Parts: sequence; C-alpha cells; structure tokens
Amino acid sequence: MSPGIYTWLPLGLRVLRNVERIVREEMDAIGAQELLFPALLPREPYESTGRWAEYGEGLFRLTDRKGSDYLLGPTHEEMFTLAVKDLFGSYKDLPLTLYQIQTKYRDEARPRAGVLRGREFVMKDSYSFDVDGAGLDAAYEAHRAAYVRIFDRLGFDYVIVKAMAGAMGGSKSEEFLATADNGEDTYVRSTAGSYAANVEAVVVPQADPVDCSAVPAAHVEDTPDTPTIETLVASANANHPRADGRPWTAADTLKNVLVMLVHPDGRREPLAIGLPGDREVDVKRLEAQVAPAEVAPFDEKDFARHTDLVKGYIGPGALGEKGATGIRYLLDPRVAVGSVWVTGADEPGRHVFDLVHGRDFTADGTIQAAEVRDGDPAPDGSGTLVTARGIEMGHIFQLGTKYSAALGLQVLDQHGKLVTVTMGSYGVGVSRAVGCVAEGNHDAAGLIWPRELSPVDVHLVATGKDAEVHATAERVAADLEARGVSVLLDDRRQASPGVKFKDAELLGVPTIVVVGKGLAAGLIEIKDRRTGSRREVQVDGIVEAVVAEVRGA
RNA sequence: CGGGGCAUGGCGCAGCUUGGUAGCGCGUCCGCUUUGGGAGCGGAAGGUCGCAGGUUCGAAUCCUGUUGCCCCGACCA
Repeated sequence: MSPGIYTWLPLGLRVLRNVERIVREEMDAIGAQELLFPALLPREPYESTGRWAEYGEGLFRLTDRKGSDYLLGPTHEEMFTLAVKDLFGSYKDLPLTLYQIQTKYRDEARPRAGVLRGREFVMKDSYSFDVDGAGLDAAYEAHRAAYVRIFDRLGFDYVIVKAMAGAMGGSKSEEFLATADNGEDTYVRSTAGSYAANVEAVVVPQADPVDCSAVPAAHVEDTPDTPTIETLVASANANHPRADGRPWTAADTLKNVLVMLVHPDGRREPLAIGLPGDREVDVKRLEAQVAPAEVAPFDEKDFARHTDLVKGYIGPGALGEKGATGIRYLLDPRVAVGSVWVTGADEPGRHVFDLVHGRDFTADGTIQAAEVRDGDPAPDGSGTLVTARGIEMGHIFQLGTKYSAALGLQVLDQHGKLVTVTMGSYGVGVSRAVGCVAEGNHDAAGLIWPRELSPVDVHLVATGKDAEVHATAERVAADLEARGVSVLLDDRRQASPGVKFKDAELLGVPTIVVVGKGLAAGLIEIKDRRTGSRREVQVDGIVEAVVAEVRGA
C-alpha cells in the first residue's frame, strides 16, 4: 500500500496465523502467559527510560486533540515492566514470563524486501522477571530452547550468533539468523565451528605487548602529498625505506579516523579512532559500541572548527583527552603496547616514523570498531573467521535491571527487603518469518509450504467440466473437511487443466489432489508438491489416503 | 539522509535522441470452438502520457519545478 505497509491476503494470512500458532504453542510450553497491550501508547513511560529520545526518528509519534504525545509501540519493555509493577510485589510471584503477539510500528529509514522489513509488522515479544541472575539465566535458557523448537518447526536454516544488546540495553544476547545470501545482517563463524557472532559483536582480543627496546627514537620525515594511506606507503617506500629492507605496507601505518558522535540529546562529540592502515572503520560496529549515540561523518565544517587537525596527516600527538584538541582517542585492540607505527605528524606533508605505542603516545582506551574480515583469527582461537549473511528472525536478551530500575519495579525478597527485578527480553519476527519461509521454500514453479505452515492442508483440483468429476471433488472435499483436513477446492469450469496445475504449484500447498480423467477408472491422483511424486488411489480410499498423507508427514 | 533509476490503458513495456492526431504483449468483455500441463478464431471496450508551469502553430517527446515509487548505502524483529 505504501513502503513497508502491506495487506495480508487470505492465503498469506492463514500462513501468518500458522506461524503465530507455532510460536504460541512453544511459548505456552515454557510456561509463558499471553496478554495483549495496546499499540497506541502514552509518552510518559518511554520518557522515564529515556527511549522517547533514544529511539529518535525510528519512532512513530503522534499527538492527540489535547496536545498530548503518543507513540505507536516499537517494542514494549516499558509496558510490561509497569504491568508487573502494578500487579506483583513479592518474590513469591516470580519467576514470571509474559508475552504478546502484536503489531509493532517502526518508522524504518528504509523499508524493503516486502514483508521482511515493514514499518508495521507482527512480533512476538516476551519478557521474563526474576529476583536474581540465576533466575534470569534459567529464563534465558528456556527461551533459547523454545526458539530452537520454533525455528526448527518453521523449517528454515538458521544460525545462533552472539549479538550486541544495542539500544535495548542489557548484557548477554544472541540472535537467531535465517541464513540468506541476500540477508541484511552480516555474521561471522569460525572455520573450526565453535564460534558464531554478529559482526557487531565480534570482540577482537587486546594484542599482547611487544618488546620495543631496539626501536630508535621517533622521528618526523617529509612525506609530501600523502594524504591517504596508499600515497603514504608509496612515498615511504620511495624515500624512507625500512631499515630491515622489507617494504612498508598499509599495515605498518596507524590511521586516525575522526567521526562525530551525535547523542540522543543532540550533543555532538568528536571521537578519534586509531587503527592499522589496512583496515577501515566499520560504522555498524562503531555504532554498536557507542549506542545510543549515532555516528555522523566528521565533515569539512568540523575540520574548520578544529584547526589543530590537519586533514590527511592526523597523528596521536594532537589527539586524546589530554592532547591539544582534547578529542577522545580510542585505539583498535590490534595496536599492541610497544608496537611501532608510521603515522601523521599533524603538519601538512609530514609523518612520524618509529612511533611506539606506550612509549611515544597513549590513547584514552580501545574500541571494537575496525572492520572484521574473512581470515581474521577467531576470538576464541577456533580457527579463522568467515563471513556470511542472514536475516534476523529472533533475538534474546538478558536486560538486567535497565527497565526495572528506571521504572521502579521492585519486589520484597525472603528477608523483607526490596530488590530490583531482573529482566529478559525475547522477540520473534512473526510476519518476517512468513516472508523468510517463503524465501527459503520455493522452486521454479512456485512456493512449497512446509506442512505446518501451509494455508490449507490439501489443494484439490477438479479438471474439466464433467459433472461427475465436480460432484466427486466436492464430496471428497466435504469428507476431508469433516475429518479436520482443510481443503482449497479449485472448481473453476473454464480454466484448462494446465492452468490449474500451474496455479496449484504456484500456491505451494504440499499435497495436491487431482480429480479428473482418472475418475472414469475409479482413480484419484495424489501429488506431493515438494518431490513431484504422484500416485493414484481408488475413489473409496481417497479420504483415508489423504488424511494419512497430511497427518503422517 | 546520500547515490542511481523509473513514472505512458488493469499489469508489463515501446515511443522521447531528431516535437506532427499514442502503439505492442498479457489480461478484461462478447460469440463459437477447445479441456491432463499456462487453448484457437472472430469481435469489442479501455489512456487528462505522475503533477504544475514554460518554449512552440503544435509537446508523451524539449526546458524548469514538484510529487510518488523502485534499487544501492548508514538503522532494526
């Protein structure tokens, strides 16, 4: 209807309901209780937790006739927290897990890929409430197991990866990604197989200190017209060859990248990141580190404001909270104490050589902002990393006390003391799952729904115009319905058999039953959409055969 | 918000360079035939060429502005 806003037509809606049913069954199975909040919410709770501002432009905001602010809920941590605060007061009421399957609203900067990424979408969100970390761990593990069952039943390939808690706040977090080459998320896994993480969550270990006692004192050299790493390396090799005869490479240079952090309150803070010259800053990784601040480019106007910064020749000398500019300076963890670098001298056309980290300069800390590449060592030592793409289908978080503390959710413990409840937050993209399952289950002829999700159990095709054929088809359909098997009956008289067969394949119902030519010999055909295999069954045995097919698969 | 592209019967497109009475495929409607792998023949309906200005005797075509949509990047289930 409009970007990111879609209408569910009858068959698709039935699939959506099937996904909801599976999610409900598995949530109920871990003892979660379903409820339903409004999507239209007042501003105040979101103000209390700071998310009215943090969510920024991603939030649909509206104003009522009296001028009060409202929002369309993007996620409901606040509402669940307040509901529990209202209803419970004792540790005896916990542990507790609540969930809802509800329409969410986010004003996405770029909705795309149809229902995979809408501005209005259906999500299952659940929240666990516990008195201590052990309880939270148990609730988290229960959800993790339930999600494994849900995604197994939905029938697509997925991986579970470590994730950043991001704007939700909190600590431990994992994502369930449907593997897809055109996915929006990049994740990495180790070749040995024991490590998988969203690129944002990859933690590069701090490099061990190296011995620098033999390194000569730092010295500044002329390197005219070398504002980029590439030109610097070329110039250094031509005019300042290394003592050991090995050529300079980009990895020998220390690149200092400036960005502007934009905080939720609008405050702008410059930040400098030092990293090996052969790596780029990954903005996604950086933003995950600095959330809820956003990252903006450091533009010409910003340079004009900081005249101490010489574009293209920025070095550690000018940076750091104690440096000339006072700009916070964070290093990539690959930059070891004692390592030797070529870097900017803060003068046009000049660079510093033999600059040693820890001897000649220090930084204000480290940051996980450099890009992750194929072939990088896995953080846990299990081989090297390879990158792949996926679509985020589920996300589980240990929130801790971010929301309970902000909104004052406390209960009395065994000793009669108030303790702040610790929370977990768990989401499944329900409408997204429909698109994702369709994406993963089709062939050249059309869709192939997994049996549990199929809009109906059986697609019954009556071919031709023969009255006996249609009468039989209708009777079989009625008998199947009476046995609890849902049927889509194609009784179009004017369409040729070929058209009906193609349509049946396009719709993708897993079992196709054809009443037609064979009826003269007392036979009805059963086709399996996925394998294409077909068999003929006597008319009087057709109902049993189809029921067995539908139930048995 | 940055970059690119497209707006022409219901759908998909051509026409635009070089202004001259808008065309093709599919679909739709009517009739007859056809019916196990997207039928055939005959007939018919249907378009302010996204919108607003401008140039011109004349604009789908050239110019200016504007809006909408699609795709690629930074955000998220």
